[in-house]
Amino acid sequence: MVNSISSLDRTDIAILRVLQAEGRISNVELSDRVHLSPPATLARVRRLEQEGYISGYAAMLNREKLGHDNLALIEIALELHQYERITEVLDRLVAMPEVLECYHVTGEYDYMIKVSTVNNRALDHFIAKRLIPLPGIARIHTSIVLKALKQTTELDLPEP
Amino acid sequence: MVNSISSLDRTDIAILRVLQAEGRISNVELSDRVHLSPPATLARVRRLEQEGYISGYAAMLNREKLGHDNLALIEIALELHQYERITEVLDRLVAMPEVLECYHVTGEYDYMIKVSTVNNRALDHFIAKRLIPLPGIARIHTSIVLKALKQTTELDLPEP
DNA sequence: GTTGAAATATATGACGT
DNA sequence: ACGTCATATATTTCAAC
Repeated sequence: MVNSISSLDRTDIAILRVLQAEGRISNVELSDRVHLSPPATLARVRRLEQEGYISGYAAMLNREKLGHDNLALIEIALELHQYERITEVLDRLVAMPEVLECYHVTGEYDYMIKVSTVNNRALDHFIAKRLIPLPGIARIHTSIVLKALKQTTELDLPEP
Repeated sequence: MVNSISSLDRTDIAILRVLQAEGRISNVELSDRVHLSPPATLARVRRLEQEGYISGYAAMLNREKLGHDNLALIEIALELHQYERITEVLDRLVAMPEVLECYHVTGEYDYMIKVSTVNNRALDHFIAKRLIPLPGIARIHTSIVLKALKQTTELDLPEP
């Protein structure tokens, strides 16, 4: 099974669209928005959660107000290409709370991580004391984010 | 004011930590977790929302199950450096629903965007028909995400 | 900040369509 | 699969401490 979107109807997609934007909306208001009764709406939400279409709910916080003044995108090239060492390095990398995202990517580098820290000093510490010491890091390239123009988790859901 | 984290106490931080991970937790359970009464907890949550520490709540969806098989990180270098043209291009860019994130970054390129599409064909269409036609795009470099190893919005909140 | 009580809104289950 | 209704919970507000 490549995906399971075909098993969702228009109402399911409508529910997901609302919940992506307003994760804490009440069931009564949600049911109103998707033109369904509250019990029917709640049953669908529970089904979407159960079947894994909704993986969870999160409060989106204001990074700057919470002291995170620094965001960086770091490309990483790995040296050793023995599978076991790589998975160990990746396990340690994704366990770091400063690392918000980690992707295996095509191109000159192997991985791209997004790192959020309180300031440049903390980023320097992260790179020098936590990232570089990992075994098998061949090369890194850091891009500092000067400004975030858009940050959303809302997917553009296709019509069923 | 650089940031306002100093006006938050341990309980506020505890509330934010819980809500980052469980955005739809009930006020009663949240109050239990942070060892506070429900009314006091709710008053703090409302204050954190009001003052912008919490910017909103979102359901996190499963990209693959919803037919989004393709994720790409695209670096963009701009040609013209007249402020007005640039802001127009950026406005159009961030308005595109396929663009989940857009950052002004340091380095060889000027901007980095994260793009989620249903498949490679849709990504090709996005690049060829929507991105490249924007005025002033000098050069782009696309990295395809082969695997997402970590994707979270949970910030590592400092102790007050 | 807590506790307790009351009004309101919400979530959930039973039943009928 | 949905709507209506009834019930159980939760939320919200207000008091008094």
